[in-house]
Amino acid sequence: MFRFPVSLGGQCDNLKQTQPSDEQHHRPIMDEVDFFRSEKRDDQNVITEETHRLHVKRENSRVDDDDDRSMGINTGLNLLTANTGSDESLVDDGLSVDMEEKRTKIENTQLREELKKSNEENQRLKEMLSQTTNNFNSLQMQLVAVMRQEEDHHHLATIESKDKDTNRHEAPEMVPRQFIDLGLPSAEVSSDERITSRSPPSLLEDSSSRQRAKRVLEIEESPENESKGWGNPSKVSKHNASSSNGNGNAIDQSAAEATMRKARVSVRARSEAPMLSDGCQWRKYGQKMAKGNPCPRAYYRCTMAVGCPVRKQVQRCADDRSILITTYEGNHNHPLPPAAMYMASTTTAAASMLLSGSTMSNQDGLMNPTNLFARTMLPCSSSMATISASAPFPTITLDLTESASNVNGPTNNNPLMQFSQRSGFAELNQSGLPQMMGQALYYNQQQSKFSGLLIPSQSLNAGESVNAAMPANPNFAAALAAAITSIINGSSNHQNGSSNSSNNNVTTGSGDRQ
DNA sequence: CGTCTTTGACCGGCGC
DNA sequence: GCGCCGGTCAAAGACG
Repeated sequence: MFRFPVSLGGQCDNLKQTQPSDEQHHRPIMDEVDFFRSEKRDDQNVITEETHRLHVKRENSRVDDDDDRSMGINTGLNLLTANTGSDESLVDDGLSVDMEEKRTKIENTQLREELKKSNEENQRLKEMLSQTTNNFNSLQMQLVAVMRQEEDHHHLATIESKDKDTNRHEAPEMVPRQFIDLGLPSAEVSSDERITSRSPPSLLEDSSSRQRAKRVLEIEESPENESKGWGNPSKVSKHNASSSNGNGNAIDQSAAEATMRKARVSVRARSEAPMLSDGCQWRKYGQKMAKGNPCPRAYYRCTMAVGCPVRKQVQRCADDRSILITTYEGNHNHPLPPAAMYMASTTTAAASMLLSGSTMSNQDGLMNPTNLFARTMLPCSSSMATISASAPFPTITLDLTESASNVNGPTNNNPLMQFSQRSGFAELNQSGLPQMMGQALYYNQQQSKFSGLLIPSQSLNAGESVNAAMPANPNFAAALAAAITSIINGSSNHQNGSSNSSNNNVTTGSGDRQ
C-alpha cells in the first residue's frame, strides 16, 4: 500500500546528459558540507537546462528570425518577383523549387514550435504529476494515521471491555501522549515484553545488531549526551501538566506544539566541514563548551523568516571528530526553498513520527507512519536510525557514519533506495559506494515507548528491486536521511498545522557534552 | 551601515 | 540552598 513518489528521474537523466561533462570537475570546495548538493546540482542542472533551453530557444528564435528574415526577404522577393516580370521570366522554375523549400522551412518551423510547446507542456505535466504524487502520498499518510487512531480507539475499547480490573478507569485516554510522557508507559508493558513478543526475529535475534543498537542507544541515553533543557523543557513540563489536567484544547495544542518542538532528530555524518548545508539560513546565536566534549557546541537559529522557531545544534563527536552531529528542533513557519525541503521534512516527519508513535497501542501499528518509517528502514541490517525516548526529549538519531557490509543484500529491495534514486539522489551513486542503506532502525529496548516500531517484517514489499550502491558521501547520507523521513512526511506536515511546509527536528543524540 | 559572529552573562532545571 | 550544566540573550566587534 505504500507507494513512493513516482519517478521523475528521467528528467535527472536528461539533465545529466545536458550537464557539461567537465562540470563534475568543477565542484567548488565548500566550507559547508552541502547536504543537498545533488539537489543543488539538480537545481543547477535545471538552471542549466533552462539556460540551455533558453539558449536553444534563442537559437530557435534565431532560426525563426532567420526564417522570418528569409521569409520576409522571400516575401519581398515574391512581391518583387511578382511585380517584376523580368525576374519571373528568369527564375521561373527555380522559383517553384524555392517555394517548396520555403514551405518546407515554414513547416519545419511550425513543427519546431509545436515540439517546443509539447516539451513545455510535458514539463508542466511532469511537475503537476510530481505535485499530485506528493499530495497523494501526504493524503495517504493522513488516512493511514487516521485509520491508525481509529484502530487504537477500537482496540482500547476492546481492552477496556475485556478488562474487568479497576485499572480500566485509570487507563489513559487516547489523547496524544506528549513526548515528555514517553517515559511512563514502560510500567504498563515492559519493553522487553514487547520486543520478545512482537518484534520480528529477524530484527533482534542478531545479538551483534542488538549490541550495536544498544551501543548507539547508550550514547544517546547518556546524561552527558542528552541535553537537559534545549528549548526550556520546564515550559514543556508545565504545558504537559496543564494539558494533563484537561484544561482545554488550546493548552493541549500548545503542549503538543511544545512537545513537537521537543522532538529531536539527530543526524550523525562524517564530515570535515564545520557545518552541514541543509538549504536553510542559520544564524549563530551561541556557542558553548559542552561537558565531556572538547569540541564546542554551536547553536543556530533559522533566519529564513522572522520568528521561525527552528533551531539546530552543531557539534563534533568527541570520540570521532570527523563525525559531525547536527540536531534540529522545531517547525519552520515559512516556506522553504527546495534545497531545504528534504531536511525540513525530515525533522517534521521525525517529530511527527515520535508523536504518532507515542500515541500507539502495543498492537501492530502497521498503519502508523512510525511503522512506515520502520518498515522502510528495517529491511536493512545495521544501525541507521535510532529512536530514543530518553528524557527529556525523544530523539531520533540517524547514524549515517557507519556503512553496512552487505552491498547486494536486502538493501536493493529497500524502497528507500528506490526513493532515493527516484528522487535524484541516485546521482550521487557516481561518487563511491559504501553502502549507507544497510542500516536499520533499532528499537530502544531500554526505553521502548514506541510500540509502533515493533512491526512484523513481512509487511515490506521486497519485490521491487533497484540495484544501486549507496555512497558514503555525507551529503548523500544527509539527503538520504531527509529522504527517509520525507517518505513519512505526508502525515506529519499536515498534522503539524497548515502553515508549516516542513520541519526540522534532527537531533544529534550522541552529541558529546562537556 | 546592516548583518553576522563572538563571548560573557544570565536564567532555569536538576542533583546533591 | 548551592553549585553545575545546558540553553539563551545581548553587547561588542568583525565583516562586506
